[in-house]
Amino acid sequence: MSGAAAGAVPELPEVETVRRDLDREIAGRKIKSVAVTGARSVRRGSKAELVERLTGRTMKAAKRRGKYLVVPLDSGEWMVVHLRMSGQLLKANPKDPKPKHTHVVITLDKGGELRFVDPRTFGEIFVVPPGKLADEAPDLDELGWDPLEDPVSWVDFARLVMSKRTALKTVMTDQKVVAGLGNIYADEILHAAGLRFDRPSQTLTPQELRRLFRSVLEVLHEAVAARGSSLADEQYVDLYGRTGLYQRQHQVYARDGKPCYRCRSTIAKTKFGGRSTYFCPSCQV
DNA sequence: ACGCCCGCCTGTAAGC
DNA sequence: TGCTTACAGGCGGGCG
Repeated sequence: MSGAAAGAVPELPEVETVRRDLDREIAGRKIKSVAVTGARSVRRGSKAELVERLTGRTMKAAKRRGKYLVVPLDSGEWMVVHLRMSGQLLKANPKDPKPKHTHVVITLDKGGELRFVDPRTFGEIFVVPPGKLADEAPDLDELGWDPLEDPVSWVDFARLVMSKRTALKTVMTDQKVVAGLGNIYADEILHAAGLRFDRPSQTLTPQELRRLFRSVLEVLHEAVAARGSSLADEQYVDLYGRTGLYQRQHQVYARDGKPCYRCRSTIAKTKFGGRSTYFCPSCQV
């Protein structure tokens, strides 16, 4: 049964929500100073180097690629943030008490600061020249289709899915195929499409591929509109510390033992690839 | 080259 | 009650 506090991890809708907040707050703002206190949040290059390359720079409009936040700087370089499992990017007043696990603080020149808070320290911040992405950030460089940013036809998407020889959920969470999906939205999208997590990708019919494509866009657009999902632990919050609302619309995630809204069968929970997977055994085939 | 699994982390909660 | 164990999961690295 469900009930245990599940970890709500930032996926595309959550990162997009933070991006929109961030864009409003920092576009055109100048970085006055940077303090790096956490041991692991800055891993690509030295902490001193990060501080030097950020200090005095003006930030441009915030972008997003998959689950990566990208803030172009007036130096031409990019500041990149990945929240991974438990990272939070928060806008705060320097006077406010700093939460535990605050690893990086970026002070802005006309008041306010950005805080990178991350209990489990999987997240990271780095600066990269866009020309050196392939060498210094291949993970970011090799991202696949971003469903909100890249106009792609369902036929192109179908070709991509059919090129992989593995289970559908593995394909959907492969960042080189679809950028931005994680455990929660993969399960929600597969339920919306009426497809099981373990369907071999190459067995999908054109009709199923088209339905899957539509489900990706539909679920993600609705989740962004609801400002993402926050679960019991409220690990995910936006730039202002507010929770999202999309968890109220979850059809399968953390709903094991409860009736499927579509067919009233009992939602099942299983382990797949070492991760929890929720699905309806009746209406997903 | 591709598919698959482990380890990294901390907070929370279930189990003994 | 207090300790131990399991679980949460993105992604790089290593293996077959």
